[in-house]
Amino acid sequence: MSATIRDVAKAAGVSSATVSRIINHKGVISAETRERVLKVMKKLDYVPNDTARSFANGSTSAIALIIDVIETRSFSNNYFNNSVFGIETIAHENGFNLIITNGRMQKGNMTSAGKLVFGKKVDGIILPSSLIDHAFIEKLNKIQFPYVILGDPRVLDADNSWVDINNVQGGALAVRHLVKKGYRSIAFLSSGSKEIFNQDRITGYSRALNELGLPVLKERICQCSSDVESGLDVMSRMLQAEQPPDAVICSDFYLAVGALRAARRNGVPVPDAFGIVSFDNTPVTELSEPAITTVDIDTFGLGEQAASILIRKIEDKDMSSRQILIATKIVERESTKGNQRRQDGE
Amino acid sequence: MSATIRDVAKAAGVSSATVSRIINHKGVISAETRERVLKVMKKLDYVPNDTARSFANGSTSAIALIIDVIETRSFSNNYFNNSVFGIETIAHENGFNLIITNGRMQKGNMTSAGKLVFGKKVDGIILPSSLIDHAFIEKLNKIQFPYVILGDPRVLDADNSWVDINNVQGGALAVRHLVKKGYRSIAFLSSGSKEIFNQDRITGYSRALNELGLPVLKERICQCSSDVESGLDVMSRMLQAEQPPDAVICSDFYLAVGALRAARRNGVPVPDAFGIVSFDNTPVTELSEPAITTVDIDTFGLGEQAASILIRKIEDKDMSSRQILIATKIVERESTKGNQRRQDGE
DNA sequence: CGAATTAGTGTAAGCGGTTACATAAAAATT
DNA sequence: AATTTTTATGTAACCGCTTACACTAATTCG
Repeated sequence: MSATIRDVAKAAGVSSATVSRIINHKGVISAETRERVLKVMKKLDYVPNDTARSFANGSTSAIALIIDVIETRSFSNNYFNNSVFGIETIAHENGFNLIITNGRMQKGNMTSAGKLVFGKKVDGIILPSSLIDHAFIEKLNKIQFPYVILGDPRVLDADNSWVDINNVQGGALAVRHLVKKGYRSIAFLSSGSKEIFNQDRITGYSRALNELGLPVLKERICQCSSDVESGLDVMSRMLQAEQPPDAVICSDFYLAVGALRAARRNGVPVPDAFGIVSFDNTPVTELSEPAITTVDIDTFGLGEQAASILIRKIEDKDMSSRQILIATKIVERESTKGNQRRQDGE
Repeated sequence: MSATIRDVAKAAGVSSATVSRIINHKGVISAETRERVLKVMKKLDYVPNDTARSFANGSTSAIALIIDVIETRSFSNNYFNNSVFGIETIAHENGFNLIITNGRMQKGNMTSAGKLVFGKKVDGIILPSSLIDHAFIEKLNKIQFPYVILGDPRVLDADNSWVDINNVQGGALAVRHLVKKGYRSIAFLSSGSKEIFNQDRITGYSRALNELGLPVLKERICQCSSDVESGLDVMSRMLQAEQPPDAVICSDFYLAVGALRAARRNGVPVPDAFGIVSFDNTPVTELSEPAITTVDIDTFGLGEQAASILIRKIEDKDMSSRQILIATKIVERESTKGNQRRQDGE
């Protein structure tokens, strides 16, 4: 079918070793020979067979991203989106291919990740912390297989490489932004109590309040579920309390939309009397009225960092493990324009 | 390092051919031998080297999805998301790996797609119509390399396999839904004139109006750009005209949000006096007030179909090409609850 | 100027599977 | 009982590229 390295060698009157050296820029080759061989390669439309290459040198130039999707049909998450692109970008720049596989599915008795690793299809993997399986990780460690964890690695005891969003900093950032804007009594709507990212955000929230000399009140911190209804209900109740908060930080935009509606229904003007900050800078937050200030999470950067560490690890197996926390930043919109009441009142 | 097929063979006292047959369920093997070999495989933690396998039988069990991303950092598109999962699901079910690569980037002088194809890294590719390059397609055809086009293939003359959303049907569906709900004078905000999907939607829109005996008015069809401002401006102008429309179909949710704001600012109640349908059933449409009725596009199914055709083609190179148009459906929400004015007036 | 080094290229053995062909024993057929 | 067929397994070549080792010719060095 298509030309092989030996076809090229024969046509150029050299050995296949020479052609190989030219392809790989290895060894010393005279200028004339190189010229001649390159010309033949072009004429024969020669492209090295990557599989044969991988086979010969035992490395695949591919990494895998294991994704965690349970209900595939309804998945809509731009975390995924952007981290994939971050990973792909770095992989591409370094000549690596990116294989994507759903870690939840399994065919036969091995996980898809296991198949890729032990079947030597990839040189390294990026694994979401939600899919961590201790036995699997141990196997990886045993054969010194390069991997990077995406998200919080606290489920593991050993020292691993991971990349995560700095949710503590994010929580604190949201508080400081609100306080700067004149809000003083800040609630927190969390989308769940189990998730470490929610715990971290609350930690950051509490810490910042402390630092600013503001009280941390248990009744201001609410565990909701991730939907508009939940945010609406909880926020309504809070607003009707004797000492209503004058701002809220929401773990996601569903809660934020709920909180916004609650404020509207209770006749509390946003942002004049009530500030809202949402985590996760999705298009929705930009389109609501008022547009919602968000804590932006750089998932593209998350992917970039993960891929970058992984590839360095692949190229240097003895590299010590790296941990990266990616800082969040505030994207200021209308929902936190400032507490007019306070400013007027003072 | 890890065990090879010969290690297994030796330990089980058979030849590597026998082990291979057992792995691949080929040929006839006695029950005892199979038992014995399987036991040894387990004991030695043997996993066949997939690269070697690919190399030996000349097929990779991998397909590639070429994606079209120009400005990676800000990409946020759940078309992508869901079609990837659709593709991954089918690939996985059939034992294929999925490689993702950005077709816009290129390293050296070959596109990433070209590298995967001619470097024999994958057995087939899924290519978005936006990335079609005639020379490349011709090369694929020449070597009979399996591919499927995602999106409209009209840029090509030859007969190809492709999977697309039925936008003509979608446009018509939106019209019929609105008319059923009592709206009669329906505008169309398009997010661009060049895209075939926009042209198709307008075709479907016009066709349905004709069939229903309603006039197709040029001034009701507007080319906007894909943002809230544009939708707001254009819609405001229309609403202030002498004969304002009583409904609008928008090509995307930015325009829909714009149209909704225009209606609100012009004192036109939605849905009582004005109906809105948006293409693309994203979370935003659910969260606005009123929630927006959408034409739902099954991108997961799109991916499934593309992968499924591709894999069949890989397994049977002589398969004739297939074309699939995926029907859209209406997700009814509040923005089209019915034209009260008309209903009252009649 | 002879020895040591360097430049430039070839030879051939892998890498770990698959599989056509060969073979021997067992079963079926005549 | 002799012949044919089937069953179960082994032998070894091959897939296309890489690379250790070998070798010759040219260059540098003491």
